Amino acid sequence: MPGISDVARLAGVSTATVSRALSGNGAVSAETRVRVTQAAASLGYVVSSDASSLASGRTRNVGVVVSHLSRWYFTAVIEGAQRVLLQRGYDVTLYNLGGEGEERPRVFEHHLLRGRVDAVIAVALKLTEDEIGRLLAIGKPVAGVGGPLPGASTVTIDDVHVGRLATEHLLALGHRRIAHLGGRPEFDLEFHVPTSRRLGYEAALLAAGIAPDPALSVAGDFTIPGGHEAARRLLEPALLESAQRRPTAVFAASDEMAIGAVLAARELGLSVPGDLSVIGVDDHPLAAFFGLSTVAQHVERQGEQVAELLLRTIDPPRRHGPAADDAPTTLHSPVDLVVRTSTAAPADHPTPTTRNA
Amino acid sequence: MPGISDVARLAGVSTATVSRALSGNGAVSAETRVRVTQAAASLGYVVSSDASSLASGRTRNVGVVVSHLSRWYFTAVIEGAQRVLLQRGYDVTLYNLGGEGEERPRVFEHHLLRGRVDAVIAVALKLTEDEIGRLLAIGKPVAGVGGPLPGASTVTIDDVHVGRLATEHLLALGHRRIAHLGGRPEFDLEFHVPTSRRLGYEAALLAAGIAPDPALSVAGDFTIPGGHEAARRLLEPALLESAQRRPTAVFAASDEMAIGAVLAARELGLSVPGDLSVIGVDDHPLAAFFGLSTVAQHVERQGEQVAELLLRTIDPPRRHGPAADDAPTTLHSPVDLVVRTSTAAPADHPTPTTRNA
DNA sequence: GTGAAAGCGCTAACAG
DNA sequence: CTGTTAGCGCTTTCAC
Repeated sequence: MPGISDVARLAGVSTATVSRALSGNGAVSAETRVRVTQAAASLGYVVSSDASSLASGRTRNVGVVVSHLSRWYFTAVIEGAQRVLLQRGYDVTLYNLGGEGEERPRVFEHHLLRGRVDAVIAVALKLTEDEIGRLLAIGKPVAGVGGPLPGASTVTIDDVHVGRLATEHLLALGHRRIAHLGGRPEFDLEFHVPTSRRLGYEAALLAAGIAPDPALSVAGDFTIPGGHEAARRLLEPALLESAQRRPTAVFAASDEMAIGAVLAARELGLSVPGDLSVIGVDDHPLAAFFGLSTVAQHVERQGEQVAELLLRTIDPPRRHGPAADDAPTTLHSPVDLVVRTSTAAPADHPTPTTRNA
Repeated sequence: MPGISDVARLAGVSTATVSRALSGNGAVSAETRVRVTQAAASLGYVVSSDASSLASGRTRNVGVVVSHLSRWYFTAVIEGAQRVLLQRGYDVTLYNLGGEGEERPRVFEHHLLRGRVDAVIAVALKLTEDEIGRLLAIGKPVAGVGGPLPGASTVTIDDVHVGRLATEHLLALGHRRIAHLGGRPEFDLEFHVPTSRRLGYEAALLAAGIAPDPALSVAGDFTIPGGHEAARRLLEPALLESAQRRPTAVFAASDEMAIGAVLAARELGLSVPGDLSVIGVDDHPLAAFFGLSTVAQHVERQGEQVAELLLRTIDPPRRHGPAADDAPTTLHSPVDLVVRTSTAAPADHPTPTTRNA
């Protein structure tokens, strides 16, 4: 492990110049820079991040806090964020608050405060004002993905819009009895995602002159088994009664639930989309395989976006006029309707209509 | 941000004593320890990891290198490893080599060498001798999960055994025409997992006096769509020819492929397990939902195990006699057969037989 | 554009 | 058991 002084000696300059040449901070003549760079390369010199951090106060590392890891959404965000961070020379330190344990306080009161990160990203996690406050107090910017954070910048999608978009697609196909697979109340803790999507669904129905039927709204847990179970709960009683009562379409608040619903429908002898149209949300990796129509969100992109947001404040591009303003921003990430083969006009209503009020 | 000297002043001792009291290194009288601890707590003091690392040479951080993130296996390993690491006060810095880009050399030649980690864990990634050598040369132990690493400790499962176990289960049920869904050659790069499982399958068949039929072995890519496609490729031609030729059971080298196969079978009008038994490997989170019989491996546990392995060398328990030997270990993690509802005796062979040679 | 020198905040001998 | 004293390997004024 050669040190900076080895490089300095070899290049015939001072350590200060080596530091400047290698970091790009401070002016160095072109030829000196070349000499230093070559010396460093020939020695295999890599700056010690600890020494550098200690002296400069900047770690070039950002913390990512998540509540789960083994779910598509979280890893997709992390992949996006990590990609841009790594490419800018930053490391990513991961804190998984998974287990119910005391991880959370430990992470916020110890790990994140020991100065190992320059900033933190919260993924679909509602931080308390206290948690955010403490970080901000020691000069660590905080940003989040997936919902509002008191006093921090975030990137999200408009979940009401998502619900509306999905429902309007079904209405436009001519469906009138449209069911909804949403989230359980306890699931609403994080940012009201389920509620917002349901609100959009109801708004779209209302705008089409249809009164939302509480009997058509059931709760799941956002997983495939959860969607399957919820869909059976919805469809089985309906099948026993009049065909009249049976919904002809389902809007599931996540693709995983939608996939569960498709599977449940098949089991009950209903063809999709012949007897039942199903639409989800996310554009999950499995959506295409199941031919699922969905409201796509671009999760990796969202990860890239938070990272960019954060970098703008901790690592502003060189030669910048007014400092990037520190006011919390909210960035709305786009969503778009992807129509595949799980949605079609209802059997008794072959001609798609445009929406009517 | 109070510093160690603030704590020292408040507790009426020297900074050295504070360091000793808080880190547990070096003897401190019980009452001094209490005073220091209280002083630290009342000030909200947290040691600066950079300063501490610089002075001590230990970072209390381990790097985890993965080739993907958005796959169940990888995140499960990370969750397990992170849990034990965090609980021992370690941070986890994640390096995702995902994209084809130049991430890999950058990570190995720069990020991992800048002294931010005490050790590195490779998850289902084959490191070159050079990559491992460089890390070892600067005193960073390396350990891996999912396959042998030249010169490093690892935890794995016995994949030949896995293949044998699954196949023996099908044989014991009375199946004779047993197909295999394995991996494409290019998939074999990482540790020969697909090949080993197939070898176990063939060994079991041979032991039962059955010659493996190349036509019954098809390749997939370890995903649900991949398994689905492979299963169709296997079953469709067979269905067109004599029922004789059709396999009565399938051993898929991963649960995801097995799920794809179950779905494909249903589409082709075959009932599982009535017409076709299917068994996978992993005990994937969706396995139970699909009633999939499988050879379970305990992935999170494997993550815990590598972490423990590594900690033993970088953070040996206090009062230890001979230092933990540094010779690379290979730890075989157990697997076990989980029988659910996707496997049963073949239709024409109602009585399960015991294996016969 | 470059060098000298003073730390960054802690830990680890070494005395006592 | 505790204090003193050197650094750990860089970055950054401040002069030149």
